[in-house]
Amino acid sequence: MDSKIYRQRREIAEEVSLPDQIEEISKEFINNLGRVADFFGFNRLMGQLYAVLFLSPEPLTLDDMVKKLESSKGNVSINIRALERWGLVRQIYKWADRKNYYEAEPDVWKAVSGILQERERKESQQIISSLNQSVERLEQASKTASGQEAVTAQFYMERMEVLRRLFKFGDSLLDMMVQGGAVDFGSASRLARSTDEYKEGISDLDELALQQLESDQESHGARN
Amino acid sequence: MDSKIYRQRREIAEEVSLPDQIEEISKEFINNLGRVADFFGFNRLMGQLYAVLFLSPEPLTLDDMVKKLESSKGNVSINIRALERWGLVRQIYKWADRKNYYEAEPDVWKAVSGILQERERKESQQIISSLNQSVERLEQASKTASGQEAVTAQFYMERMEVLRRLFKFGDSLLDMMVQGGAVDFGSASRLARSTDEYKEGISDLDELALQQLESDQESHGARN
DNA sequence: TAGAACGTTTAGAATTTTTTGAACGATGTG
DNA sequence: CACATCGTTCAAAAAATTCTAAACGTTCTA
Repeated sequence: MDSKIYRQRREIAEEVSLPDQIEEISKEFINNLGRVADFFGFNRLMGQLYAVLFLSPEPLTLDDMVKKLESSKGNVSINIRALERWGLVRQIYKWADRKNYYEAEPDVWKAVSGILQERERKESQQIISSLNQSVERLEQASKTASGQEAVTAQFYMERMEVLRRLFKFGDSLLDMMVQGGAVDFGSASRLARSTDEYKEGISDLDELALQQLESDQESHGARN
Repeated sequence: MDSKIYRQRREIAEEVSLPDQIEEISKEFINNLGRVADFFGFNRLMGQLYAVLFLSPEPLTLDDMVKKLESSKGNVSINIRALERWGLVRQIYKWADRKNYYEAEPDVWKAVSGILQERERKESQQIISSLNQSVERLEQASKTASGQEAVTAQFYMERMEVLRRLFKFGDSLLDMMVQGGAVDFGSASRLARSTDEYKEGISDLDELALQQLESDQESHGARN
């Protein structure tokens, strides 16, 4: 610890050696991806592992990574396999070598859209499906209901419908990202406005954009 | 606890009363938004609070929410103020009433784009700025460097450049969502491909799309 | 066959996040 | 003024997450 502080100070005073400088940049990158991973609901180590592999010209072994990140073997083992399941990292087998080597998926777009498809979309579809059911049930309820209850059911229904639209739009957006396609956010913004405005707010053009999105949605088998 | 199980069972057997049914739907909605909040890096309670307010025709007091969510006053107080800071909830003052009343921002699109602007964009811009610096420093380094080091610096640079492009695209996308605008994901996918492909992968059309995004980006004052 | 090298698993330690509950200050009321 | 109401704060508890280190099973080597 002390030696590190001392070293840093010396570096500033004297001039940093090139390898050290490069090492420092690499560290910063690794930490950045750690934060990103955290931000996206993974954990720091997963991001750091991906970063280490992403910056390595050759595949690395478990122990390489343990050393680099000063973590434990168990921890790295668990997290590297999580990365594998997400398709962010792949295993490399070497001839006559019992060790496992890993390398990062270099196509980061592929990596990201895989996650969008497997995680974000699943989440959004769950919500949408739940909202669909709720709205449907409320619709039923509001028919048999008397006075006060009918009003409540109606109100809930409208509010949930607004959210449902938002999530559907989000889901379509994700789909576009994964499949390729184009999105106009101009119309999107009106999709999820408050109920009152919304009722008269869906103009011809918006209607079109909306329908396009919804049909696309359905064609991928999501519950409507 | 036991009474709850019993009640559920009775509901299935006998038929559920309308108010109970509506109550149940509302609970599900509240829990769903709790999960969503979690997913987006807030916490469960924040989502639940927003949901409770979103489903309430009139503004609610702290104690209303405490009762509804069976949480503590302190906890609700802290989280409701967080929601306020995010612009997701606003305070209502009533004449001759010392209590604070709260209501949810009903325009969910506004709510979401506020978050995108204030949180996701800040995050992405930090990363981009850090990557910019790193790439720049590596560029410098690779000039003075000798053999092996130059190769390493070059490699790091290329890899980081790929990520930098991805984040810039993400940031532009966020900007589009917030400002309104259109995005073509067809070109986006090639922005972040692996270095080799990337070099010859940017065709005329992609180049165009890219430039459009980048100029837009700069015009909003982000560090380039 | 003994032992080394390697990756996985897991109990529990450490850390971080969330929640509680009590104390407190501020404001109003009789 | 004594007392009640209301919201905030904060230390400590509880819960959730992440991490470690040791035990273990496999596979290979001498």
